[in-house]
Formats: sequence, structure tokens, C-alpha cells
Amino acid sequence: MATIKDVARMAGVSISTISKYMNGGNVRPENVQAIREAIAALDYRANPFARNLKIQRSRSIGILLPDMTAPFYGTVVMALDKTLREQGYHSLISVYGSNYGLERDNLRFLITNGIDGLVYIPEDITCDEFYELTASIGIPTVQVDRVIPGVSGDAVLVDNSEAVYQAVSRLIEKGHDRIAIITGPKSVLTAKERLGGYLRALSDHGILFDDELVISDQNAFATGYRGCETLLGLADPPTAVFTTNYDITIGLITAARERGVRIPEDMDIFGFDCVDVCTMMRPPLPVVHQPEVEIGQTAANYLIERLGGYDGPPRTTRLKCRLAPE
Amino acid sequence: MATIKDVARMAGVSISTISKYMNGGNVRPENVQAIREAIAALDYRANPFARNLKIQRSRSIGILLPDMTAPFYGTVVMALDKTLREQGYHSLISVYGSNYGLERDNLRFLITNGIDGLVYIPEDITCDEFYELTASIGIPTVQVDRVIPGVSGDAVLVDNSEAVYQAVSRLIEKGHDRIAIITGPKSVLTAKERLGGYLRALSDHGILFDDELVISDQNAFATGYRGCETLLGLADPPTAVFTTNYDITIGLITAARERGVRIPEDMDIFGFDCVDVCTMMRPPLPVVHQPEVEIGQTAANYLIERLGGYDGPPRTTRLKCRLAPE
DNA sequence: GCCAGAAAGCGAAACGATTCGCGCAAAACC
DNA sequence: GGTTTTGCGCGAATCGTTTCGCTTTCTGGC
Repeated sequence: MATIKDVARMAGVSISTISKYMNGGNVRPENVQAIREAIAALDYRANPFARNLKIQRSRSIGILLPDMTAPFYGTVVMALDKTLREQGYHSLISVYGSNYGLERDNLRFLITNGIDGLVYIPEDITCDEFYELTASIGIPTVQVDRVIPGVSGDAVLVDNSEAVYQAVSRLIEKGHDRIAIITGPKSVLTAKERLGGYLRALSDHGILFDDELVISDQNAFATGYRGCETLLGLADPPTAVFTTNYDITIGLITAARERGVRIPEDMDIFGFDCVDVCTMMRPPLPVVHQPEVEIGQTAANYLIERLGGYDGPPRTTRLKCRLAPE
Repeated sequence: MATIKDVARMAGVSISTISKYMNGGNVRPENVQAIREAIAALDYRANPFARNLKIQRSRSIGILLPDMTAPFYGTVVMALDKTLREQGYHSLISVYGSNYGLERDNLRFLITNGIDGLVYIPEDITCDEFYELTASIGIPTVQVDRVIPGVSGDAVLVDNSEAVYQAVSRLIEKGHDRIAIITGPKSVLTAKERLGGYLRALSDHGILFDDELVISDQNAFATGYRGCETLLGLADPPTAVFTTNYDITIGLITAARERGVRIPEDMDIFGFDCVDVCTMMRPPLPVVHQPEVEIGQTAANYLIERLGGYDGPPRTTRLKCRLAPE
């Protein structure tokens, strides 16, 4: 590999002139010419390790998230990556698989590997642990989708409670009064918020809450599938079901159809995520649509601002979900 | 941030002793004690930039792929990341969104950022371009799922043709002789191979090929959904459909169910990917199941071996797909 | 108690860039 | 034409490690 020294020798100028050229400084035309030729001849590329050491930055951003197989995460990460890349950053992505030990380890791993900033979808870590790992480094962090209670810093969330409130209200306005909800684990912030929106909608419309109609389990196909069996087995089954996650929705629909349950006549379903798939169904399945791309972009921009020196107070954005069809 | 120098001063030993301690060399017990205390007191962590510069490695692996929202890719990447991490490597993931310019740019980006190795799911790049970007660096590369014609190096593929052959044969053995296929774009290697398996199965069983029954388009929900409409609109519709991608499968099923087409009585479907979802349906939807985790692990291990100094000839593995249910 | 060999510690030289301050030459001004 | 201003180029220091070769200190066998 050619070094800056080789280029300098070949072009007949000093090392510092090469560096200046590489970083956009003023260099005399005849030198520019010579430098260009030398670089081409030697196929020179600046050594990123040396540069990183000198400037103490890597232009890499850690992205830590629980899972990558769900389309929601995939889309958020793609938007993040794209926005960051446009600013010359690259993403060091790390997936912890909803596993507490791994979440901690991977966070440590990212931090000890010289990231300039962190985008984090947290799950089980505590505030103290987070600060312990993170404090000595002092890199900007943006939390996405969920927050660690007590941690300050920028955050990008969606308005879960409000979105679910509206969706469930819509079901109520259609005449339903036995509405079930199948949701994720109660330990996760988003599931809690979504459940909250459901309860608020019921109570605001004077409907008594029936805990037989609340199913909370993993965010997975099986939860929706089995949930359908459970709900249909009740003495007084619900006429509508709200699901808070795409996999759950698909599981529910699959089970319902296998049993000849007509949607929406026998069971009205309001889903979550994957608007493009759900709106293609006939009739379209109404869903809460999270703004994945906007989430990613907002988080990336927050981070880019901080990395650019912005030092204002922590910001929290709650992006609005859309109901689809409108 | 504390440096190794600070630790040395505080512990009363030389810099090289600290380095030796950090890298597992022999150090006298009383010094170990002092060093430990100094490290704890100063919260010292080795600066990754300096280390990278010195050893000219980053222990990071570039992963370049077209998409991350499909569960297939997500699962492969998670397996890759896990295996690599266990060996102390981390993943620099880059998604190019099936966009030619981006594919090239992102490859360059990874390469100029000091990756030690590359895992690559290629799409449109040519052999020459690949070598031009890659040659001067000389890092090991593993191609996954598809290969660039002409590029040598380790590769991990699946046995697409054979898997589809078996699946379609199964449909034929059940008595079907009008079997459609809905597949991805013909420009992509995997789609070509899968189509090849389909044709071979037909011809081996003496069934005449009818090009009305072949639909090739994007790997997307809409392709399956519209494909269903197209196929049902034929004068002589197929009695079975083979789909070569999960999104296509789901689109097809959705459209079929909306039309009251019974599966498998009216239309027998054989799908691809997402075995856990499809086998939960009742009756289970038969699918070709790609070994995503094994793909990721094999690719990671190939790379780890190369990085460990192994220098044998290029290896290509074709992993076998499973039909599920068996 | 001596000496050889092993173990542990030390200083200094890298790794390859960026950057600072200084000097020289060309341009600009009157 | 002399003097100030500006523009470029240069050398040297620096970033924080690892590593090499050498010296010092231990250890153990006689």
C-alpha cells in the first residue's frame, strides 16, 4: 500500500502539501497536476486508521437494536444508514436479539470500537448501566422507538398511545363494543403505551374493560395465531381485534381464515405496521402505520447535528402514526 | 480520556509493560495489581484508533447487501454478525437498496474504511469493477446467495435449482400438470436458477412448458397478488402455483383467499422461505426453506479462516434447502 | 553462594496521517 | 521600486498504541 510519503516523493512536494490537497486546501495548479498523477500512479488511498488516530474520530455510528428480521426495524435502519451515509458517516450495526447479556456486551463492544455516535433501540438495560458504559466516552446518543427511563438525550418515538386510541375509537364508532387487543410483552415501553391507548379509548367511550380480551405475549406470529384460538374459544368472543404488531396481525388473520371466520364481517381487525401489504388486501385491512423512514431520518439528523457541535438541551420527538386507509 | 501513558505513570511501570498486560503477556503479580488499580482509577480503555494504526487491522467486517427488510436477509445477517462477534469481529453493514450506483459507492465506502474482510450479496456489479475496487486492498471476500460471474473467491450459495426441482416434482406427483411459477427478476442469479429447476422438473416428468404460466417480476407482495389475478384470468388456469419468494407467496395467498379460492383444493401452493410462518398455517403451506442461519455461519467461518491466514483455493458451498413439511 | 537461563521490564522506533508556525515568493498597493 | 499583504510550501511535532532488542531481576540446580 502506498503512503502519503510515497506520493510526496513522487510528486516532488512535501507530505503536508499532499495532506492539504487531500483535504481541500489551496495548492498551486502545477502541484495539483503532479499530485494527481502520483496518486493515480500509486493508487494511493489515505489510511483510515492513521487519520482516525490523528483526528480522534472514526465517522462511524453505532446502531444497536434488538432484531433485524422485522420489516419495521429493517426499514428504520435503512433510512438511518442512508441519511448518515450522505453525511459521510457509516453504520456499525449490532443486533442483540432481545437478550439482556448481549445487549450489554454489544453496547460495550460498540463503545470500545471508536464510534462517534450511537443510535439505540434499548430494551432491558438500566439507566445506571447505560451511563456506566457510556459516560467516560461522552458520545452523543439518540434513543429510538423506546427509551430507558431516566436517561436524558435525544429520542425519537412515535405517538403510540394516541395512534391506538384513534384506531380503537374507529372500531367503537363502527359499533363494536367487545374489542380485544393482542399486544407485545408488557415490559416493553411501546406495548405498554399501546395498551394504554386501548384502555383510554374504551373508557372514553364508556366501555367496560374485560381482561379476557387482553392478550400480551411476544411480538410474534404465534402470538396472533394462538390469540385467535383463545379469543374464539371465549364464551362471548370479541367482534373486533386490535393487534399491535405486524407478525401478530398476520398470525391472527391466518388463524381466522383457516377457521372460516370472515374479515371484517365476523371479526373486524385493526392491525399495525406494513401498510403496503395490508392496504393491498381486499377489502384493505386498516392499520396503524408507523413512519419508519421519518423515524430513521430524524434520528440520523439529531445525531448529525450533535456531531456538528450542536449542544442544546435533549430533544424528544414523538412522530405521529397514520391510520391507513385514512 | 486516559492514555496508556497515564496508566504507566500511575502504576509506576513502563508503557510497554501496560501493553503487555493488556495483551495477555507475563507481568509480575504486584505489577498486575498496581496496573489493575490504575486502570480502574483512570477508567482506561485502549484507544482503538491507535491500535488499528499500529497493527493495520480493524477487526471489522463489511457486509454489503441489497436489502434488509426481507426476513431472509435479516436472518442471514444476524447469524453472520453473531458468528463474527464471537471471534471478536464487528460488522459494518451497508445496504444498497438494489440500486446500481449505490452498490458501487457503498462498496468503495466500505473498502476505504479499513474493513478486514467483506461479505457481499452482489447484484449488478461487474467482475472488472469489483476487481478494480478491491484489488489494491487485497482483503478476503465471501460472496453470499449470488455470485458475480468471473469473480473467484469463497462463496456460499444454496442449491436453488435442486430445491425447486424437488418441490415442483412433489406437486406433479400429487397429480398436478398445470403448474405456474411466480418468480423474481430474471436478471438475478437465484431467480434464474429457480426457474431452471422448475423447467427441469416439468421436462423430466414429460409435462409441456406453457409460458403463460411463468410470471417474473420484482420480489414483492404485489407480484404475487397480481400474479394471482393474472393466473385466475387464464382460459385454463393452473391448479398449482410455485412461488420463489416469501413476499410473492403472501401476496398470492392474500389474493387467492379474497377470491374464495380454497388452498390447496382449488389452488395448491408451494412457497419459499419463512418456514415458521408457513408451517403454522392449517393445513401447513409447504415451502422451500433456505438455511439462513447456516448460510450466515458458513460465510462467517470462511472469512474467519481466511483472516486467520488460511490460503487455500476458493471454496464454493451450495447448501441444501429443506422442504417443509418434510 | 554462584552462575546460567528464564522471566519481566524498559526505552525507542515505528504505524501514517494532520496541523501548527514559520519562511519564502509572488501579488498588490501607492 | 519598495513595502505590505497574501498565498503556498515545508519541517517537525503529535495522536496512542505495539513491538523489538536489550538490560535487569529472579529462579533454581549444583
